Amino acid sequence: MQRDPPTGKITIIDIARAAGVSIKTVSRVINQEEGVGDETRARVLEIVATMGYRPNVSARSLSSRRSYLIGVIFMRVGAYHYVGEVQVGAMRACRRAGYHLVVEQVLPPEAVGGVQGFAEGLRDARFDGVVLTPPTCDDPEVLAAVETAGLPYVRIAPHREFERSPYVFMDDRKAAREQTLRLWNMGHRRIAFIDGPADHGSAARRRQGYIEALRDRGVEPRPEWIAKGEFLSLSGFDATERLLALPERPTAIFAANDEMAVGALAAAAKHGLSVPRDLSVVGFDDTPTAEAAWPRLTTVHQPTAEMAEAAVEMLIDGFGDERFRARVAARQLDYSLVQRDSAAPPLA
Amino acid sequence: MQRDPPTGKITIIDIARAAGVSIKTVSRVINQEEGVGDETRARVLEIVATMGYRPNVSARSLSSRRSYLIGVIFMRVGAYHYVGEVQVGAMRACRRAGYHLVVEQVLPPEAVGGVQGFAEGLRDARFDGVVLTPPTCDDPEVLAAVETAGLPYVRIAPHREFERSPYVFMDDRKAAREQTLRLWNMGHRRIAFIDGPADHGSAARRRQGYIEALRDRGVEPRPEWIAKGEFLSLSGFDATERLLALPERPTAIFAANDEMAVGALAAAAKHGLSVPRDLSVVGFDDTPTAEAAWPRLTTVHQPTAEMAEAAVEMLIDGFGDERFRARVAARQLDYSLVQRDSAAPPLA
DNA sequence: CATGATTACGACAACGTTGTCTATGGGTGT
DNA sequence: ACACCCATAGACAACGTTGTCGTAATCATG
Repeated sequence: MQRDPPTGKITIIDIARAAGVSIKTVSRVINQEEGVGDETRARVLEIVATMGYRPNVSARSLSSRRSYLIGVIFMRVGAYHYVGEVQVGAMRACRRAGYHLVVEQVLPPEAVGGVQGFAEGLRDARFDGVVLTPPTCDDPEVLAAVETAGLPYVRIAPHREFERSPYVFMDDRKAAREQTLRLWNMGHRRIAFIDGPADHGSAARRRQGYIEALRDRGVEPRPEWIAKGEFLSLSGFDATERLLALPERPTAIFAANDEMAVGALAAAAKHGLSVPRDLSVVGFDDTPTAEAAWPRLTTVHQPTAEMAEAAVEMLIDGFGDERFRARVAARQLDYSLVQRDSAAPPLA
Repeated sequence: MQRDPPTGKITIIDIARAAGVSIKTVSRVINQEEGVGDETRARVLEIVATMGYRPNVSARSLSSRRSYLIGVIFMRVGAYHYVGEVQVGAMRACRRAGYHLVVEQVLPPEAVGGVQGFAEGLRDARFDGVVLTPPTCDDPEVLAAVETAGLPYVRIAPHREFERSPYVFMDDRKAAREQTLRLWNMGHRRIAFIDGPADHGSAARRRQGYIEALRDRGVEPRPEWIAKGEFLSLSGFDATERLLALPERPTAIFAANDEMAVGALAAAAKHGLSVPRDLSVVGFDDTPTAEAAWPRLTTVHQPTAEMAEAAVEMLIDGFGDERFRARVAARQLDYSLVQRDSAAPPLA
């Protein structure tokens, strides 16, 4: 077909001509395949650099069946700081390896066409692989859709079926344990915990860590010190009200996430308690809220971006591998305790 | 080349065979071109549906030079709620039109390879168009890179050069004016404003609206009632301390964004002032922080997702158009006032 | 020095669409 | 009955890469 006049775009053919080799040889150099002499390789590379050649992704993927696209799947994209963090990390890894990042959303169950529309999107986007974030990483329908599409995937912080695919995670339990001990070591003996939603795996693990820490110190945590919460600030507020109404009032409150910790701060203010003088409050996650709160929250930093980065790395590394899914690998990342202004030793 | 045994994937050829037409006709149906009889079209469509055929994006884009990818460009992806909101809206529009969304980041000036790496990414991602978010939408280097790449683009809330491209925006000035009047109508007469960074266009427009509102009511705003801020909660805290130290203490504080409003809440608490009884505080943006704060912030909802959605729509609609950039269109979206718990009439 | 193995490279088809051009058939006007 | 036109549809090349396979040149081996 006679198409446009020369577009000006340089193709592999131009490079081949300039280097005096065949296009296949250029292709080999570009793709770092072997079977090219050192001298030839150097010459081609130089010409590629000076002419500023960049391979055409579409042609490439049509021929090789690789799209150089990685999908990140979220359930709710809006309003969560988490989404941005994940993308930062994922993009870092993508850029390093010459991939691009496509954001895909599974509409939540209540929306029309939820997983259905998602599955279609999966099919025509032709990802080389996808990263599943919570809670999509534990959704049976989503997993089924991804597996049906035959896509390699890595999950971030899954709660179940750890044998099902590679994943990355951090040790919530251990972090919560340390967070609790930090309060203990400041001198707190009446430490309460604000729990997360029942079905939320990381909430359960954090509670577990809290309980373990107290038991480690020879204290059996009292049931009334564990207040039910929903990961929302209002629920943190309510839980704190209940805790402060106890006959033996806690001197420190450990909320399972930062948002509830902010609610706890508000409740403390309402009761005329100054934080951290009269009451210590600590959170978990290290979201921007923790930094914006007043006083700034002492919390646990969850390496969200790094987890996403690791996930994408695992994915890309796995591409060479046949039977990717079979090789169930897991990579653990380190949390860190963040010391700010909302926790201090109790008044003597 | 002899490649894999039949992959099972259905191609346009299968559809053509099943429908008893040529592949070109199927192509025409898929792309909604004319020149196909109603009956033929219906038959093809049905077969496409029953066989679940989806065109191969790579082949398509190789041949047609359209990638069906839209890029959203951010400067900082992490930590900002804004990013997620933009993506929600952009994704909605993309999905409707069969496009996918690729996230791209211009590394901030301090990072190595900032715009450089971005420009390269632009070139090989082959977007059909991009959406620029603030502050990238006013960065001369970014604009140059996009224009050099010959990409159509739409800007979200630009501050300058409105003639340079299509854009979407909301009327910050008017919204701030209404927000101020809301306080006025509650009975407040000493209304202070916490300003944003000097170079931030929307901050300037919001300040303008505040000033206008007061003048409308015959009050010349006093310079000491406009406190410098940096859009961060700490700066809101500091600004509020200065405002509360004034001989004639304001009864209401309007912060140019929610984060600073949260800082203001903290300062109020420190001074033993109960919000909204002793002091009203209102914000701007309606970020999740506003809902999480205590008391929940009365603020102005910025339709971030909708703006992004509109931007993508404009982009896609413009594709048919030659001379896209020449047709500088602008689309305005409506804000809305959000009534929560942080503002009330002043004590008599 | 003949033989087989290895290395470096090229020719050519294939990936699955869309663009251009051409062919066919039925209706219309005269 | 004739030319003409429009609506419909197909043939075929082209998009820019990579996969497969072949081949010439080089090397080690007995």
